[in-house]
Amino acid sequence: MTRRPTLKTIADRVGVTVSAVSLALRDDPRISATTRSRIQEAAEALGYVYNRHAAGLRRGDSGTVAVCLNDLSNPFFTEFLGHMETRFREAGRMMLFCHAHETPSIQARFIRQMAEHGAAGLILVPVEGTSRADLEGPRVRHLRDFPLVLISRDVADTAFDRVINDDERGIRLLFEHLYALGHRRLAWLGGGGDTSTAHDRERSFRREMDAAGLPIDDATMHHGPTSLAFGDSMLDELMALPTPPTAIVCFSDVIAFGVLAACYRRGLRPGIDLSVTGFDDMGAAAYSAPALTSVRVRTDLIGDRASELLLARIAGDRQPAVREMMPPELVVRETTGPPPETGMLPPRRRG
Amino acid sequence: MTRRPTLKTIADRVGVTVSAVSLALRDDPRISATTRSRIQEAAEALGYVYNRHAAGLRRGDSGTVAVCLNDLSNPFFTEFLGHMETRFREAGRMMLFCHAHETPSIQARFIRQMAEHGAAGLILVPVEGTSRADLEGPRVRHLRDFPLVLISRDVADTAFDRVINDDERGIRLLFEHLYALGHRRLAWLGGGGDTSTAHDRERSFRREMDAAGLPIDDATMHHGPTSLAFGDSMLDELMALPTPPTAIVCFSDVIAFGVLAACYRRGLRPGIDLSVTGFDDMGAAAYSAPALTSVRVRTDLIGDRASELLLARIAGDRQPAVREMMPPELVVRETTGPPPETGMLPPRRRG
DNA sequence: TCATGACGATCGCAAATTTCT
DNA sequence: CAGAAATTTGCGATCGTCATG
Repeated sequence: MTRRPTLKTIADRVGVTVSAVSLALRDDPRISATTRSRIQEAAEALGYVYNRHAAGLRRGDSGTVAVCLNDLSNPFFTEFLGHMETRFREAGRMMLFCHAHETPSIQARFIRQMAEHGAAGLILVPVEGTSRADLEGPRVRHLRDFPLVLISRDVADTAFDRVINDDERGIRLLFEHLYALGHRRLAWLGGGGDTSTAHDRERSFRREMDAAGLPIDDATMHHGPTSLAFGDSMLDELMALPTPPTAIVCFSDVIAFGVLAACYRRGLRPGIDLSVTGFDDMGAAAYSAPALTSVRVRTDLIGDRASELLLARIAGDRQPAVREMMPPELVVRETTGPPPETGMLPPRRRG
Repeated sequence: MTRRPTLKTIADRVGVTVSAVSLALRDDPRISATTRSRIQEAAEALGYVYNRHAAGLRRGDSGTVAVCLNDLSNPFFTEFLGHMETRFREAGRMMLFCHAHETPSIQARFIRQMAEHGAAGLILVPVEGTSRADLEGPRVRHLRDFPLVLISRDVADTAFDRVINDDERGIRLLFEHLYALGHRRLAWLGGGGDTSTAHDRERSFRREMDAAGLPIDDATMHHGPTSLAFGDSMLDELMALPTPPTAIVCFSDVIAFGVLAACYRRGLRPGIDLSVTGFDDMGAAAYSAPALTSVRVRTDLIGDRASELLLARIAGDRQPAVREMMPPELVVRETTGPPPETGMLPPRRRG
């Protein structure tokens, strides 16, 4: 059980001092090229592995950043993860990762632990219900002046950077598309829990309805978990209404996929008998049967920009906090079309 | 710009020594209850944050484990991530995460860096083409006696623990199901690149065909990326054959979903005009239109067991390496059914 | 003066050791 | 001399300072 070699091991072997080894391994010109290569060869031969704990202790920066997400089962969020991981890897930083499961206590613990680990910054999709106090209160004093960027979800009045999607615009694009097709009876299947995203999208939906002079029937407004099962389970209820909606606007693609599954079972043809829209435009949206009309949230832009902001903060940028909104794009596919002729809805069963 | 408080800061404030503070914060009984609480209050008041670099340097264990995956866009792999993250969080360990994008150089760099960061162990889905030398060669000497568990994919002859799915059994379950339904012309859409999973599943498929006395037509055997696009693009080609297959066996759910999308476009009814099977049984399989027949890979069991093994190794377990296979389960849904009557294939178009 | 590299202090914490009641 | 408390040492790397040819 030989211990891991250290700078001293190498130094003894080569016959120089520890600091010479330290410099040599970092290619410092103060060490001559010949001794440098002798040292580097010895390090290689000994199987030396750099110890960042020690270096970090001395230097202050451990070379990690922390990322905390909430819903790994939703591919939409793992898209963020992918983009950011790439950016941080390119910047030579490792990622401390946490899956908070929408649980405040997990998030709180992680915020403390990543600080203990010396993470240089944090990217956070705040768990639902996260308030300003959770990020700036006395229990998280270490976050003061700490590089922290919120993505995807906003937290009101906070003094941290935020990079989010322009949900209002997204909903407007969808509404205008459906309205132009002739839809007047629209249902809303909300999700996203108690987050800014949930509130912004629903509020925007209501506002668009109002602005268009369309009445909002509570029986067509629902909120539930952001899951396939929720979308799947709500279709029957909506179609059982005296005057069922001709279009269903879903909080997210995941919910919309659930609605499509239910449509299939009922023999309803999405885009013909009923229009369905998603939100996020995750990769799978182009391959549902039929392909889903959705709003593309630019996870790439958001992830890149958030990483960039964070790295700048880590590098010492002290600008006032920004709140940036990335513009989403409407992607029209096959699940939207003109409403069926009134009263002519043909609920064929498949077979 | 006041610096972060340290044990010394607290010690000075309370008027005790640094070691007293160290012990008190760890609730050591050697410090009297009263001073202990005085110290803890002072720590709280000062906003003290534990420094694991320093502690880790002294103790040897940094409290992290590393996880390296390859395909975040495939929800199947993020299922692993979720299970393991939970287990490690419960064990009080943070996760250093890497997305290797099937790129050996990224994986190699991560294997080094996580060691530099003092990760206590590593869970790895090896990138395609990873060989024994990549894990045990001279360039990765630090992996000798290092807690490392491979999941999902095997690496031949390696001396590390592995927890993988029993792919042979999975394919057999699918084949037997299709055979019993009456299918005799089966196509294979392979994926998974150059991994043990890819090889095992295809080999098993061929073996089942052979064992049943069914000829294997090269025109029905394909290999491509594990993507929706691949499945989507292959259907036309397969159906254009003189005698098209009556069933398509896909390497994974993702590919199968692509096939379903193409079926929809062609007006082919999965489960009636053509049978389609997936593999993995990710969450979305139950909600495709129609719902996908698949083989459930127990990501929960694999993830849990791998975490458990790793934690045991970290705790000092020196048992010989194990290779454990978790049994998958057939999940019959709607995309499989008896083959259509010969020659009676009705390629209706939707509309 | 310059190039090279030796020396010792230091980071924050924890464990071993010593000193004090 | 037992037990509590204070002191010292050292983890592994980095950095400023100093010495040598």
